[in-house]
Amino acid sequence: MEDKRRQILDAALAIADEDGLDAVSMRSVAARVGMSPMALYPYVGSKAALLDGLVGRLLGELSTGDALRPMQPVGTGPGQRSQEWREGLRTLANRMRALARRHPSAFMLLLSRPSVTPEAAGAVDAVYQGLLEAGVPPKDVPRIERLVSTFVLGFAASEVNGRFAVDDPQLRARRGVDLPAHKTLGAVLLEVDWDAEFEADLRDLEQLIASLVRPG
Amino acid sequence: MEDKRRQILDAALAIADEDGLDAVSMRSVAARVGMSPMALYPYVGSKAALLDGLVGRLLGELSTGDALRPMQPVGTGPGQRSQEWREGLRTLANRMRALARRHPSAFMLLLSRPSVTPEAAGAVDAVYQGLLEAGVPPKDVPRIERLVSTFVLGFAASEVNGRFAVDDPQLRARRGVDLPAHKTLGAVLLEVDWDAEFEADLRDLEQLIASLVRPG
DNA sequence: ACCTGAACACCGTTCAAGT
DNA sequence: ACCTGAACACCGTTCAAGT
Repeated sequence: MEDKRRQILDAALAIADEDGLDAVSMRSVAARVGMSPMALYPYVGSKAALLDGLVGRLLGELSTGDALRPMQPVGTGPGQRSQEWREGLRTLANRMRALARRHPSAFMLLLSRPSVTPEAAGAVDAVYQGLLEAGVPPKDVPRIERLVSTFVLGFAASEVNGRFAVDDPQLRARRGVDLPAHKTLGAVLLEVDWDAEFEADLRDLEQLIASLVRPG
Repeated sequence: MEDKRRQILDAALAIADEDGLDAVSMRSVAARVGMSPMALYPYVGSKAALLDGLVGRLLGELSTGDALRPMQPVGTGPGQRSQEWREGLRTLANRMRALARRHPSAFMLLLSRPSVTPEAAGAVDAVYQGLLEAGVPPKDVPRIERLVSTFVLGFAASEVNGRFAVDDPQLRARRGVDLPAHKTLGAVLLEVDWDAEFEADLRDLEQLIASLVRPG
């Protein structure tokens, strides 16, 4: 049944959270759900398909709770453009980042495996709808969705996987490389507030989107 | 010697290009360079360290040829702000995308492994320098570097790994999900020119950067 | 229909041994 | 100093067999 499949994916996600993605094996997952390794195959197909299933499992976690895009406020007249898309964008982006923090190892799968699950298509459709209502020209809508989703996924992944690791200047000096611009920036490089940075990035991207909106 | 290490990394990259990252094993790499698997260890340390070495190998390929950032043109007076950063950004972004096309499998490592190699620091420093010369406030420079590099890496990775796969509407209809915004957009979703999209994205990001430039 | 267990062809890495 | 080969504890997956 579909219930057992979910149980298997939950076990795989738990192992990834606890011991990393490399620890997810057919054998370790099977042991956690109390089955033989081969008993997983009817439910997940293969190891690769299990990882694809994990992508669906992650995206499913994204949309729990209230809807992705808040409802249109009743007071918005035809003359003034709705600004709800801004809050919708922020909500989705912040949920994505929270998801990465909950499941750092498994989150990388969202960037490495093409996600054409119904869950993914639904999220994309909500963003399309928001951009259309915001007044972005239809021909730019899919591009802007990809631009923003690429940034949000990439930022969240980079943050939890250490790509943004602040490089210790002392350590760098010991290696003997001189980086003039790093020296110029100095202390600015050390004090990073990731929450504030993500907020600032979203503000800039909102401004970018607003600049594309055709008058009307 | 350092020469043999390079030879080992080249072999690993060749295997990744030909048969995917999963095909890169200590055994397969060793066989390609004509050594025993254990003979690799003094040069690369471990399998994980070998993959980190591959990140350095990839970034090294980025900066071959001319410099990352073109020279300052002689005619730029003190009154007018240099616009060279635009070309520098485009050059680096396009090289990154070309790198992803040359090494699709190995490219994912740039997003999953923290790269604190000298090669990476040098590239980042060049971008810092460009943004500073463009007039971006110092406090915003590292943030904008991360914003742009995250997008460029994410776009290139998504493109070569199929995350941007155009979903066939017929196939989606067969699955029985209805996506209103997808229906509204219609044909716009099918005709995608990735070169043009990347260009448009870079233009938008340049505009975003220009909007941050303080007058002077 | 659903599950098991042995087996096959692989892994990364340790260790004792060779030159 | 540099390399080898056997061995250990793992993999994903096939296959024949059980209930």
